[in-house]
Amino acid sequence: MPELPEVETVAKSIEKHLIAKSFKSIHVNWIKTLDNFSLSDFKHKVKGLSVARVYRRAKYIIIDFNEVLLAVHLRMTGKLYVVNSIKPDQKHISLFLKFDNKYLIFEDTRKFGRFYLFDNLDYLNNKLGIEPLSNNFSKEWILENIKSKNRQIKSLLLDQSFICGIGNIYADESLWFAKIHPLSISSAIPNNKLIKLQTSIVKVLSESIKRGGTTIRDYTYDFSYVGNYALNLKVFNRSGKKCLRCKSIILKIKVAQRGTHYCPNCQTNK
DNA sequence: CCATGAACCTGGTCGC
DNA sequence: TGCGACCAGGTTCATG
Repeated sequence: MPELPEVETVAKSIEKHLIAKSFKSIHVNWIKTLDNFSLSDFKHKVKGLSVARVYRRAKYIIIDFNEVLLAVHLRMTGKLYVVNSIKPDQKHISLFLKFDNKYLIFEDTRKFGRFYLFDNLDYLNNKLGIEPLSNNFSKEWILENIKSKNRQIKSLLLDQSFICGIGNIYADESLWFAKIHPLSISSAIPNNKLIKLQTSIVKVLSESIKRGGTTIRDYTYDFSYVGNYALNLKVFNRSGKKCLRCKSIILKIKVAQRGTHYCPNCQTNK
């Protein structure tokens, strides 16, 4: 589910509730949600600490206490939100944290989501690639780094150790804007298309953040708020429909085991 | 270095 | 209505 824009939206929406607060307790229904720490670790290292900042790094939501941090990955179906009271019969609550008289809820139907406890960002920084919305993500960076790989371009865009934050939706959208076939070998893509790809990625991600992310299933981030970038999608989930540029029929194939949507007429250089 | 397939989970949809 | 097959916004690990 969530890619960079959705994670950014979630981080922003919970930040205002959590700043300067401290968690009093944790209640875990699905123990695997705690990836690299235990209930005892939480009690000794996190409980009582004041939240300094909440932000996004790649697809992780970081709750930063200065001396330690909690990193939350939503994976496919995770939802993180604040409520005033718990509904006892609510399904799919993997865990919740209590603070003040409120609760930070982690709801996750497919149970893939994970919480991590780190001393600092070193571990994540070492394994994650460039942030596509940072200044370092330039045309020069794209040309140098994509040319140096021999990978199917869509697969490369999904590789979090290369560029982080792009997922299945925005990979397809970015490639459509840049007119690149998703199976193109990265080293063989012409420079002008790679330059276009750089601007497309930045445009697609930042526009989605403005709109609060994409909603394909019903997905709410902050009480009643619903992202509406889905209304803006050009190829994703549009197989069988006409390309909005050339009227050809959008096709759906598998690339890197992911459903991949593209226009066979205007996305070329396979 | 790179591609593929399985695993981790639950629920929705589609065809018969 | 029921049932099986397949699909889903992500990541990791094993294998060739």
